[in-house]
Amino acid sequence: MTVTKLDIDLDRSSPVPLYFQMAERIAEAIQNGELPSGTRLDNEVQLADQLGLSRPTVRQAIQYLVDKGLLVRKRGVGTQVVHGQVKRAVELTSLYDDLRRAGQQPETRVLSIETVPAEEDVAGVLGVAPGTPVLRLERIRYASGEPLALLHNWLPAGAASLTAEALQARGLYELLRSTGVRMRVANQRIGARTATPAEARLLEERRGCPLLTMVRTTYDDQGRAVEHGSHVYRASHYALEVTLVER
Amino acid sequence: MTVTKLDIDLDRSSPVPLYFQMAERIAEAIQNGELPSGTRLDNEVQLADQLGLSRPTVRQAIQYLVDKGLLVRKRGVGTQVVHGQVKRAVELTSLYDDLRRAGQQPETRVLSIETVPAEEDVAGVLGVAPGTPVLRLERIRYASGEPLALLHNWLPAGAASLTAEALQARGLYELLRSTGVRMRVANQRIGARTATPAEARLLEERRGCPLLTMVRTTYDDQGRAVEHGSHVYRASHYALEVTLVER
DNA sequence: GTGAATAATTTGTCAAGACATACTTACTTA
DNA sequence: TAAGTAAGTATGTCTTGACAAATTATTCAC
Repeated sequence: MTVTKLDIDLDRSSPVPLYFQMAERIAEAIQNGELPSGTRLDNEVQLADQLGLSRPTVRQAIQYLVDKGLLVRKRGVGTQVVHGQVKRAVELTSLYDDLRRAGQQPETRVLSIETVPAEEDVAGVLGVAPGTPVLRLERIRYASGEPLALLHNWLPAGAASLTAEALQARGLYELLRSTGVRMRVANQRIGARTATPAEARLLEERRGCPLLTMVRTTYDDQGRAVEHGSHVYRASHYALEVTLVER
Repeated sequence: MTVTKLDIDLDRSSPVPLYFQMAERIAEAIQNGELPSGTRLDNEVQLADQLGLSRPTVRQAIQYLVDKGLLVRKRGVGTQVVHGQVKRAVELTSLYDDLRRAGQQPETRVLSIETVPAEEDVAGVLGVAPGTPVLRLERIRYASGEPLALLHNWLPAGAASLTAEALQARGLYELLRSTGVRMRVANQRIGARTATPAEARLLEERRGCPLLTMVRTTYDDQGRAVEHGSHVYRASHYALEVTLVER
């Protein structure tokens, strides 16, 4: 069990909180191998002394990383870099975000974008009366020139000014966020089924091929539904990867 | 936007930390409707005064609940119960845990439990040399008298003394936890495919039916792999539901 | 009446200090 | 030599206090 000295520079004139600067520097060191898995950090009191910070501030930085699964702490022992890799944290992201992060170039073909009267089930989840006008999107997402997913989304009408051009250039969540929508909670349901003939054709798969399905309703920080999506992915080309971290 | 007074009793002789008692009481009030969605809490300074706590202690309680997605805070405004329901938090749980929580009575049929030499891929994820003896489990999980999932798991040999009897009575994670294993991080991959003839027969489905798949490797707080699982679920009977909360 | 500036409110950040608890190591005793 | 106890180590909890930043409400000027 080695203790490694780590060079951490704090910019006190920066608007970035000190605890966050420290946390980021440690995360960076873990990421680039300066702090290998299993390494023990100096104790909190020492770190506070070395960095000229108060101990609670140091604790806040460390707790932030503990919450992310990068560090583990044990009373009487110390703080250690977690063995093993956190690959992919649980986050509220769209497929576009995910693909881009994975280094792929997502492309979008908007099949339709129209205002329609909300059917009973969609109205229920969006919290509007049946028949209320809602915006309905139908898109195909491509990666590496191949269709990857068929995406249906419903949004309250007027909630955001979306155009086919914008949806082709950016992901839906990105667009919503840029209009000030603060997405906060999403209930999602992941399943599987076979493709209908229409779906198979759009996704360039054989009829009855397995699809990974995701139905998700996203709420803003006031609890209002901002989006309901029903997406199907080619199981042959896509899987959901995520890392669960126990606090 | 209403502010509701909440009666919180703190037991200072209890070994349970004060911040945690406060957090639990608030969570209880949210759960039982005393604190409806959208309600605003008294400000931190007031709460600290009312409860005879320091403000950082109150903040710690609130932050704990913010992290769980129950509360939302805004500088200059206050702290509010999140609108909308957190249905199912992201957690490191097993299917057995999930089913039980959902009020179902899971049953398990152990098809095999044996020590085998680790194949290349399993050895890789468990962090042992190929050929090293590992414990291999093959089970069917039933709910409501119907097969729901076919579960394969591999564990380092000797990591836990598992018997078919124990596995029939309790979930794997529960058993691991009871032997002191501290599961911390799990990397999981969710996909879909069609069932092989053998799988279809065991799950009482037709050949080629869609399966929801999950491959998961779980690590303890020292980063050691404690379990690798490859599970397939009848898509007709099961879907994964989870709530994502943005911090 | 409207817009800009100022004040009030509340969370966010940070500091200094003290005691409690869990874990590890060293020492003592049988 | 092994077991038990004490000491040392390090995180966990809690207190008091102060200033900063974002949001909302109020006031003032045009």
